[in-house]
Amino acid sequence: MKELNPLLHSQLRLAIMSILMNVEEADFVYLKEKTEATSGNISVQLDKLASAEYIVVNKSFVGKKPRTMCRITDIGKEAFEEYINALRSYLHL
Amino acid sequence: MKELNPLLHSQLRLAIMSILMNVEEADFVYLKEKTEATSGNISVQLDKLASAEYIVVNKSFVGKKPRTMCRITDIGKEAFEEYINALRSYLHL
DNA sequence: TTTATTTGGTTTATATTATAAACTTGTTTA
DNA sequence: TAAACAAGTTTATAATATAAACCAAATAAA
Repeated sequence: MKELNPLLHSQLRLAIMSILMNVEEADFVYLKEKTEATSGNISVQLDKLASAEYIVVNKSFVGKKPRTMCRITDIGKEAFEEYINALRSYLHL
Repeated sequence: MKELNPLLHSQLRLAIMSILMNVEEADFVYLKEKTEATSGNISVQLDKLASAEYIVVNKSFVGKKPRTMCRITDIGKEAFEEYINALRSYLHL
């Protein structure tokens, strides 16, 4: 049986990746609203995804407010697709 | 976003449930071969699935060898289906 | 025939992970 | 000018997955 990439096999990281698969980019606040997770949790998971280069994170300021923008990378897309394929073998979808 | 049933969102338990979805019943040894997990791991996960009544476990002897037979329940099937539906919203399958 | 080894597990310990709580820094607002 | 808020980060905790160690019975080897 195929391995399920443990970096993606996590509810919150999967949710984040799922969102980023369907949108050009998304910021911290948006991800927080969509996922209903705590800031801390999101912060940690974004770091992990960024460390694996599944996403790129861009920190800037809009006016005086900080903004953390996230975008999925090609590596991330590929990993996501592979994860789906692995899942298929479990769920026969 | 939907919750992913944490009892099913586990590589090994998902593998076990996946097998049991496609077969009338399966014993410990078969599950171990198929999943390539350690006995201890399987034992623990079977307990958890049985506690939730997602499966029933039947221990007996065949000749002199112990045999642990597992079968998915209706509750388990339903939970599995729901899990798949939740996943669909993440993966848009 | 005693000693190893194998089979089919269970129990317990460990290491990882997810998650939330607490904290920080700067900014509005009262 | 003090209190509340926004947008995060860091640290602590609780849960989880996983493997290591163990056990009992049976079979194989010496």
